[in-house]
Amino acid sequence: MTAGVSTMAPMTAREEGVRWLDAEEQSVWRSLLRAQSRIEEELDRDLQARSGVGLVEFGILVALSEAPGMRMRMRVLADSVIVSKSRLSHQITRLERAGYVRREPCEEDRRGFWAILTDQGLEVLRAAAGGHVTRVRERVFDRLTREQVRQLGAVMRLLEPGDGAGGGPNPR
Amino acid sequence: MTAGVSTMAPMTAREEGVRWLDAEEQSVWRSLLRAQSRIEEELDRDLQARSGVGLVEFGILVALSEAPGMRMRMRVLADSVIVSKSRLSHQITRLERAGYVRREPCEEDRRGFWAILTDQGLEVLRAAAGGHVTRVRERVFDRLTREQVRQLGAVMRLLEPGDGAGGGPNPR
DNA sequence: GGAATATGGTTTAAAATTCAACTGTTTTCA
DNA sequence: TGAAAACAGTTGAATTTTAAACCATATTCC
Repeated sequence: MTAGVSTMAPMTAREEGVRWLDAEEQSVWRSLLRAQSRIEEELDRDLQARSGVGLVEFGILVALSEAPGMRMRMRVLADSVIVSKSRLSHQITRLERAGYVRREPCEEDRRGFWAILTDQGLEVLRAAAGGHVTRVRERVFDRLTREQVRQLGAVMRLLEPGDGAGGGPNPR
Repeated sequence: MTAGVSTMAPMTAREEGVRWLDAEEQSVWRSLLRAQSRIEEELDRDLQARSGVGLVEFGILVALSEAPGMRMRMRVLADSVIVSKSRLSHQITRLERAGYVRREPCEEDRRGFWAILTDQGLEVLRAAAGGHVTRVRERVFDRLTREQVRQLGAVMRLLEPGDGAGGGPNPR
């Protein structure tokens, strides 16, 4: 989303005890931010043009399509696509309006709702998936060797887990 | 920003000639999206709490601080932090309102404007930078070996360049 | 059992982002 | 020279996202 986030002593900054990034780290960090921002933007735009839904909405449809019964509880879905519950709620409202998803109250826990993929939603997903994966391949995997893909995977798995607060109460 | 973007044949999709992702690619792709989304969110939130500006705004301040005369033309700045010119314009308006940046008309090209870092902007930047880099280190570099940092850099540099349209007219 | 608290989810308003239209300047080129 | 096209940037309305308050049901624990 951005680049050039400061990680080097900006001019005369002189806080004690800060381990500033060295030249290589600096360069890697900026590359990382730029690359991600561009990849996401391009794929989002492509997907939007191809199918009328953005990357996040597409992710929601995919998650639903893979779930048993093609349905998920809102909270689980929110965690799975990594958005706030509020945002998910809005997003589902939009997808519902488009006819791709519908809500159904949950019997077991009457506070809850299911988000359910409709036939039409599945259609859209199927129609868009092929083009999307082709784009992902062009934009990412075709540029890397098999070995680099492996390395990237190893690194990303290390970077994935959130904050150290691995067991505490779950805000969001 | 999202995870679970479909890149595997979603159920019964059967377009001819699409090279779907294999299991490893699939897993790497999802890791990548999740990791990036989390890292960015956490750093943004941290920075916001620490200094009242988000990651993108911080990036703008940094870019300015590194530019000769601590000033940049809007377009160059927009490209450098990777946002649309419209978004940058709004963003600068906000930063201006906050007193961190000011605009000045450009003499050489009278269509243009300079965005200029103010003393106060520089202050904020200095005050926030140390904490931020510490956070970046914790969240990213401290989790990787030196070798992995190198690998990550190599990969990201390959993924950075946008679309193949490397010379054509420049939309945005 | 029942009060306190936590959880699941929505909603409303405010803030940020996008999109398209628009102004004014510069460049191109016939 | 001058008309057409390109460029730099802003603006305002529409859409999306975020933040906080809120409702209802579940769970905890005395």
